[in-house]
Amino acid sequence: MTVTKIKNMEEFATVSGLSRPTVSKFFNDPQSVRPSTRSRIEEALERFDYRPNIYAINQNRQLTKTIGIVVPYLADPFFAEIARNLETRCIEEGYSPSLFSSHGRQEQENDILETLRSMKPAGVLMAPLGRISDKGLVERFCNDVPTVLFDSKVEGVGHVFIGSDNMQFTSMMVEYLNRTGDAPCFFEMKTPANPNARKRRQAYIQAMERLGHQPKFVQVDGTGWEFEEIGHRGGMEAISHDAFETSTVLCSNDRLAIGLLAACYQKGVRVGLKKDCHLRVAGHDDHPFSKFTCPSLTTVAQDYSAIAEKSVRRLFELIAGESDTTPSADTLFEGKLVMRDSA
Amino acid sequence: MTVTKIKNMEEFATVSGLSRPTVSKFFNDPQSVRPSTRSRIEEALERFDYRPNIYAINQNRQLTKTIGIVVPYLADPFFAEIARNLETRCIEEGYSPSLFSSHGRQEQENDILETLRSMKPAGVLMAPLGRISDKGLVERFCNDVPTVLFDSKVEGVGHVFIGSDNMQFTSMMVEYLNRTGDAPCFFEMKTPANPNARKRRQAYIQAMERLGHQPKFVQVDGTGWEFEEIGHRGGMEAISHDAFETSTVLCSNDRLAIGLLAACYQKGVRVGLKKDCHLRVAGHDDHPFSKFTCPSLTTVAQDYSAIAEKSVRRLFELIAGESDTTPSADTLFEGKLVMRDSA
DNA sequence: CCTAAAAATTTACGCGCGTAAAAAAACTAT
DNA sequence: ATAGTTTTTTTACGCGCGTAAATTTTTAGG
Repeated sequence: MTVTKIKNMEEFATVSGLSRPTVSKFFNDPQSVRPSTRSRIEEALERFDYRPNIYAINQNRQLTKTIGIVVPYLADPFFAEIARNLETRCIEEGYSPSLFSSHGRQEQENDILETLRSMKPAGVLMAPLGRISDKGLVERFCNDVPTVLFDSKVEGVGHVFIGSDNMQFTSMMVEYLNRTGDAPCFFEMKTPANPNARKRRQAYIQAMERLGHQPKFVQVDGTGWEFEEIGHRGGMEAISHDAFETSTVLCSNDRLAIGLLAACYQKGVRVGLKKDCHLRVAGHDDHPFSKFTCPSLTTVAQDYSAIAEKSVRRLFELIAGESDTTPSADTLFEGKLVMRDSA
Repeated sequence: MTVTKIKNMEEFATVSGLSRPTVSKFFNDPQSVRPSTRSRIEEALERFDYRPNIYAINQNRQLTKTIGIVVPYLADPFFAEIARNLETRCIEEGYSPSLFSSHGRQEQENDILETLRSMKPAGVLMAPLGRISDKGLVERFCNDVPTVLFDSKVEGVGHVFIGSDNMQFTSMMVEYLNRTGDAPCFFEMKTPANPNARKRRQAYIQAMERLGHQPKFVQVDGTGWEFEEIGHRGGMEAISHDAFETSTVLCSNDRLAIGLLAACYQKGVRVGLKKDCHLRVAGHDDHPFSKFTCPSLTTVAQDYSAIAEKSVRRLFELIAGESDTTPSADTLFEGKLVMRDSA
């Protein structure tokens, strides 16, 4: 390390014995300069740790190297996990991810979109709040900025959507549960925040009718994203009032199931497949913690990795072929049955 | 909304009937212009939704309005929760938070610090990886950028640290457990990532000796941040080998405890205070999911909110009195005993 | 060694805004 | 109305870099 401090690209070009435009070219694409030139710059880069001023760079670009990542609720490990996947893949592609969480609030989501606009990102990967999203605003955003929506589909909004095939998820689980025991009743929030929840409800009804059973629901009040709390409260009440009409419960998602399992434990309701158990419980998503519930939770696994990979890939396609604003078919991934001890 | 699209401050100044320097002044501090002028700008702002180009602004500022937030592992809801707190408070103060996760990897943490340098943030709130942090690099960063370290203390690094009083946490819990039953053995990772873990170990030893008991350990192999997995595996082995020498186990943190409780359940070891239970289990942190374990987890609660508030407050003090690089005493918050069903 | 192609240099302009200095205009209080 | 103060305008420069065009240098190929 030398004492000389490099202030700008001009100075750095001087100490590396090159001209500024050449150095500029190098930073935009190291492959665009001759190998000998490249190594001279890289040597200088080690002697003086210069980095171009990102603000000056972005000011003179129409297309930033930033990718916005927006999730509805980061305290949910599911989104934290998928955000990590997305981040990693963006970095691999040479972009700088910028992570935002709406924290379950529309106002926050709107602010994030406005902030993102002023960041002029190359593209955005967004899991919208869903039901409580400002549809018009999200729609306009998708039209102005290359955006891939994932996880929750806001009907009629956006050009590219990557998510899970909720019909398949729920059908598979209902059939599995029906084959191995009682047909399930459905445990869910009355007014779910997430649109996936409504698809799962529909899929449950269809699957039950297909199997010749009457769909049965236990619906819990509550708003927001603290699903464990809601599932727990709802579970306690349901058990007290003996509201589960069958010995099998399918939860709309794993976080509700985690709450329900806690309630069962506290109420002394034995859950699982063993002889002395009164209830089977299953979920959706394969939440990171589902492996550690008591009993461990049988669920349908979302393919985090595939969703992340596909989302990033589609985004870069969107960015590349800029004129391609024609809505493409949604990409839906199938889930895998994860059989554990709870059902 | 008018059809006219404002491209820059010059145009916006024109449509609001003012000069560019005045408008510029307004955006830096709305209070610095005459009320009549202010309202003219605000009116124009509604007719044309212009926003100054952040890149051009930051290029000409030595001091950005950005606050960097760095956490070691965002998939841990504890950090997600505290990040949310920090974000909110920064926004309230008129700053733009920018969130980063090291994902448990030193390389990533180093990259983040380098990225942050080039962002010229007003300040940084950072929970370092701890043991595996690049001490020298973090130290240098803290010297160059106003930085408040929180959660994990890297010895000798940084000027301001906000965290929890691990001695108090563990002492309190050991005394409680000893008072209400057997003295606990300590369940932990052999080589913990987090420096808090080592403080807790020391505190455990001291507390046990003070009470006239022999400290006893169950140490689990494993690296990384997947504590539930590690706790589960370690728990399974410990139970198989009958390694718990007492009927009470104090876990170094709640996530390990979650894994251990799952292991106990699977092995048929009854946990809790009831007559038929063989084991008591307690943790540290009051992790967001600890309320929903089976049985619910007795633990020591970190004061998320206080840590977040104090961290942000100290950071702004650092930013204000810029010359104040003298290390100040650490701020440590006490924990509260949260008595649930597991111990 | 010569020629054509590729790469680097020189020169120059622009991006959108911060900001300083001097002049003009708008207020405030007497 | 006048002087004094505050605010706004005018003018102008600079930030660090992208980028285009014309020129020179280097490289590859025969």
